[in-house]
Amino acid sequence: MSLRAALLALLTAEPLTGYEAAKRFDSSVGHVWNAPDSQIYPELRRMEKEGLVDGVQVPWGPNSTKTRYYITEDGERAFRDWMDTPLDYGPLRDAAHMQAAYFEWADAERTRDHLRRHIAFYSGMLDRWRAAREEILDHSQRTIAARLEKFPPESHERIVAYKAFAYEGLIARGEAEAAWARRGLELIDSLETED
Amino acid sequence: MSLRAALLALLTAEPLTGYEAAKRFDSSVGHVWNAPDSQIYPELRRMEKEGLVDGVQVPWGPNSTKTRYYITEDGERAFRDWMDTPLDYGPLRDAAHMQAAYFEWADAERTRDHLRRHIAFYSGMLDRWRAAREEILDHSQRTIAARLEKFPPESHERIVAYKAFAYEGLIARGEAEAAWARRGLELIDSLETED
DNA sequence: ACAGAATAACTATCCCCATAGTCAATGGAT
DNA sequence: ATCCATTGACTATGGGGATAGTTATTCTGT
Repeated sequence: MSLRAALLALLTAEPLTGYEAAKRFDSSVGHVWNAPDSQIYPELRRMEKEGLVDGVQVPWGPNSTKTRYYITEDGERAFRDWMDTPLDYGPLRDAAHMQAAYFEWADAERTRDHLRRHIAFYSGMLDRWRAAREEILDHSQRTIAARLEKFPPESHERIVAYKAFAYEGLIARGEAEAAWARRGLELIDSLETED
Repeated sequence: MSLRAALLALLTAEPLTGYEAAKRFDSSVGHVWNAPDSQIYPELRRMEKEGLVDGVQVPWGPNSTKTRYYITEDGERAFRDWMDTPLDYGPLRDAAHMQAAYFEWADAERTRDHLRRHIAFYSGMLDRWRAAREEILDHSQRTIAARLEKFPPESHERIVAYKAFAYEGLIARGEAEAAWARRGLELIDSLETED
């Protein structure tokens, strides 16, 4: 149901076509919940069938159309319901930490590579998350701009603050991951320099 | 393939039946890669078919048997291969941070509940991870004890250190999550005390 | 002697998601 | 005029995992 929630979240800011929604997943919600377009198109259809969104056909080319989806009142209610519902925290699944737990089975230089990749991955993500946070704070991000236009000025502070807050969580976690991997590189040096 | 790696990792310490493997998932590898028994039994079968493990029938009751799985040389090779292979870091999927990003849509008291649950969840996990780390360090955990018996004393330091290191990563992340949620509670207080 | 908990080994089903395509229209460059 | 990148909208297939069963055996306490 999280994909659905992500789509509803996007549609509370502005109506979107499937393609546009898929693009937003690369820039906004996608930072916390990613999904390929092959998942998005059928999900929007299902949501339309259930009355959460309205699909409006708009012309596209001379003999073709595309569908633009508008959130309905039922859709907003469903989103609010999801927002009010506590998440259930499923079991962890973390291949990187699993692999690290058995580093004695791997070649030392490979383990260093793994950790360097870990650092590189989170460094890259940190750049994106920090940039995204900035774009939220200065309202330059597309979705947030549309959202702020739709809602009264007195709500703007909260809207922006919560999104920045979410990114801050990602950033804190990413920093923790990178720091951990850096400590790992030191650990490997101390354990694997046989002499 | 990570489930398979987790099973191979367990079996490098000692032979196990499907049931025993499932139990181990609750205490050892399960902290980084959880799986229900309904996934474990068929996976062990598949691994047997591929020659990664040997399934030995042992009597169970008067007219029944159970299968105990022993890792084969091919299995160890497969595990080493996995250990040498860099992971690919898929897209993020984090419902808690997604929900936090849209807190303005929820009731303020509910958002506090969500964050309190977040803290409670990670507090509980932190307890388990810290305890598990201690049991690794003092060799009291079942799987680590079996593993240390199987491998020469000069390797013990590394075996223990890497597992402790993995848990330290989980702990650091858990602490970051709890701290983030605590900051969130403060943020809500500052935003939602309208006056 | 018996109950109930724990041990043991499965199966079935559905959903989510990943991967990898197909087919069509548009806009800009050469 | 046509080529190509981009926009746009899909479909097909398979695997992994969640949930929820079923059936049988052994052990422990009373």
